[in-house]
This record gives sequence, C-alpha cells and structure tokens, in this order.
Amino acid sequence: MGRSPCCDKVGLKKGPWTPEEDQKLLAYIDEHGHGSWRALPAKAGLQRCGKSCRLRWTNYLRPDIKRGKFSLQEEQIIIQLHALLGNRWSAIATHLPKRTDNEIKNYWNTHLKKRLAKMGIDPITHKPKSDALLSTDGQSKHAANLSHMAQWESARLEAEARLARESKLRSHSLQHQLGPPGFAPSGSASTSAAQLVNKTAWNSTTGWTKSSEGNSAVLNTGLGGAANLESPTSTLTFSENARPIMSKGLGVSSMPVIEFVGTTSGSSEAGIIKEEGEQEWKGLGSSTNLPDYKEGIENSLSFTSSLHDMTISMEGGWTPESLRPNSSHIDVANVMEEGFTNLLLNDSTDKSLSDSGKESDENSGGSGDGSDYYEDNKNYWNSILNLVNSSPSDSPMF
DNA sequence: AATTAGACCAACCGCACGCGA
DNA sequence: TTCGCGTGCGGTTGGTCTAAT
Repeated sequence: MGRSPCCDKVGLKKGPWTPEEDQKLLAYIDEHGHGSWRALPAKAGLQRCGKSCRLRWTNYLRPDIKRGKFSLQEEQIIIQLHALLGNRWSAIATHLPKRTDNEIKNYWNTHLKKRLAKMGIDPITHKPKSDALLSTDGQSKHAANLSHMAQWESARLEAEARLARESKLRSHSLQHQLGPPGFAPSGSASTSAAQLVNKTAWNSTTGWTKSSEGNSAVLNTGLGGAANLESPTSTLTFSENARPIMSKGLGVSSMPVIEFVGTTSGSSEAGIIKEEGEQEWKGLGSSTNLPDYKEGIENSLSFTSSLHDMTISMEGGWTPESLRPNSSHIDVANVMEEGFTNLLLNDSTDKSLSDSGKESDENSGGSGDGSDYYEDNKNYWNSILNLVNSSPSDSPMF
C-alpha cells in the first residue's frame, strides 16, 4: 500500500504564508468549515496543497490558539508529560490548552531540553545523568514498572486525545450548523465525545469522580469503568495519603495487572516499588541539582493537585468564557508557587550547585541515606500521573 | 558597521494509521 | 482481505532574527 502524494505539487506554492492567503483560508473555513483538506485549496482559491492548509490552520490560524511566551506552569506540564510520554507532542498538547503540538515541540527542543541538560538531567529519561552509573538490579525492575505504567498511560492518553480530537471536529461541524466557528457551545464537546465513545466502545464515564469526603479522587478510564469490568479498565485512586493505587488490565480477570503503590508522605509506609527502588537513588547526592529538582517536584505535586481540583470543578462542559485567555484554568494554575520550573529558569548552574547541598541537607534532615531520592522519584511519577489524569476530555481545548 | 554564530519557529516531509469501498 | 484515500504525527529543514565579536 503505497503512500499517495497529498496533492499534485506542480505549480503549488510553498514556504511562508502571506496575509492574503491566510485571509482566504480563514474566510473559507469560516464559511464552510475545512471539510476535505485536499479539496479545500481549490475551493478556497489557494495555490497550496491541502496538507499545507491544514498545517497553517491547526498551527496558526485556529481561533483557539494561544501564542506567545510559555508560562511557568505550561513549562512544568510539558516537562512532566514529556517524562511520561516522551516525544508524543500531540498527547502532551491535549493537556496544554490553546497550545499546538508543533509549538510545544519547538519549545521543548529550543528551551526545555537544553535547560534539563544543563542541570545534568537527561532530557530523554528525565533522570540525573549520573543515574546511568548506578547498578541495574532493582533499578531495572523499577524502571520496567514505570515504563509499563508510562506505556499504558501513554496508550490511554493517545486514545483519549484521538477521541477528543474527533469530538472537537464533530463539535466544530456542529458549530457551523448552529453558529459561527471559534467557541464550542457549552457541553457540546462532552456530548459529542460521549457519542464517539459509544461509537468506539469506550465507556463514556471516562473522567474524574470525587468522593464525597473530598479527599480522594478516582479516575476510571476505559471500557466499562470501575463498575463494569467487562472491558479494559484503568483505575487510579488518590487518597488523602496520596497513596495511588493503579491497576491495569486488558480484560476481565485473566489479564495481567500491574499495581503501583506509593506514598508521598512518610518513608515508613513501604510500597511495592519502594522495596525495589530503595537503593535506586542512593548516590545521587553527587548530582548537583537534584535537591532543587526535588523541591520543584514537590511543588509540582501541589500544582497538579490544584489542576486536578480545578479539572473536577469544571466538569460539566466548557463555556466560551473558559476558552478566553484569562479563563480560570490558567488563573488557578498561576496560584502555584514557583518551584520546579523556577529552577529550570535559573541560568546559573553555579548557584544551583552551591545551593543544592544546603537545601539537600535541609530537606532531607541530613539523613543522606538515599531514601529521599526514592521519595523524589516516586513523587515525581505521582505528580505526572496526577497530571495525566486531568483528563484531556476535560481540557478547555475541547 | 560588518560579519558570524546561535536561537527561534513556521513550514515541509514522509511515515503510520484508520476508514471505507 | 486488499487497496486507496485522508489525515495525524513526529522529525527535520531553512529562513529570519538577535546577540556576540
């Protein structure tokens, strides 16, 4: 099955778009929607291929795009999600309202990757580079667990992103029936998402529920949700003790289940991973920036909690207001104290180096037994999992 | 002021995948 | 089941801008 060219390239314009071309594309989509991208250029009177039009629209002309400098919170989200998903820019973009995957990708490559590298953190693995020197026994098991988690969540996120995109397309089509493009009517996205979910056999209950006690939240994702185990289910539970229990399976009972048990407070509560990972982070004290990294991770954890709460509170559909630049999703995030990202913004490696030792002692109580680094690691992944579970379907993007 | 190097980012390229005939 | 089409995605390129020399 060969790949057909997206269009006849003879006579078609390439390179930067002119304002006139932008205007034509905008006017056409405003009036007709994009429909088939391949057919669009001819109808719109553009000497471009459909692919080029689609890129121009999705990366630049779309009305719900926020341009300009990335906020600290956005940087933080990118870093955390990249730790989990890798270069899955579209999946990452579903968690960053109004940002395109291309923009995020560019920002990562030109800014964040360099900063992490400068801090001595491998931008690919998100681990201190000195980690590579550690023994591989327990670490490989732990890494394998995390890798499984990441892969599974990645797949889930992809599916959700796909559904969300389709949902957006559907709601966009709906808008052309109901009114001008740009903002989705409140609740329309979730409605169409549910339709799609049904269509693709995904359970439409995907999303957060919050216990009446208010101190725990459960995300049921997948086919059937928690109450219906006839199909694949992902359940993440966060309690007051921030003790996530994530079980994953692909079937009723015969499928393998990976359980992740951890805690963010008190090293006395040993989880499965802790036993294996107890020694993993030993010796990392030599890594100059880790204490700062730890501090940031802890802050990020509180941030993701805020994000999570905010996500819950905004269940029930998005309004045009929620799509505006000063909408609450950013305001809430801005409440977060500077921390993790601050450290990334710190250009002075020397400062981090000199500060890190002191903070390390303060934060760890001088134990220096390496368990702190285990906690760091765990907190880091917990925070990422928290972040991931602010479901894309709840994102203002959709 | 001129030149060079690096940073930034819009846009392109080609592969992968889903869907329908 | 196969094939072609349409589209999404991630990697890469190349033009422009800016800072350094």
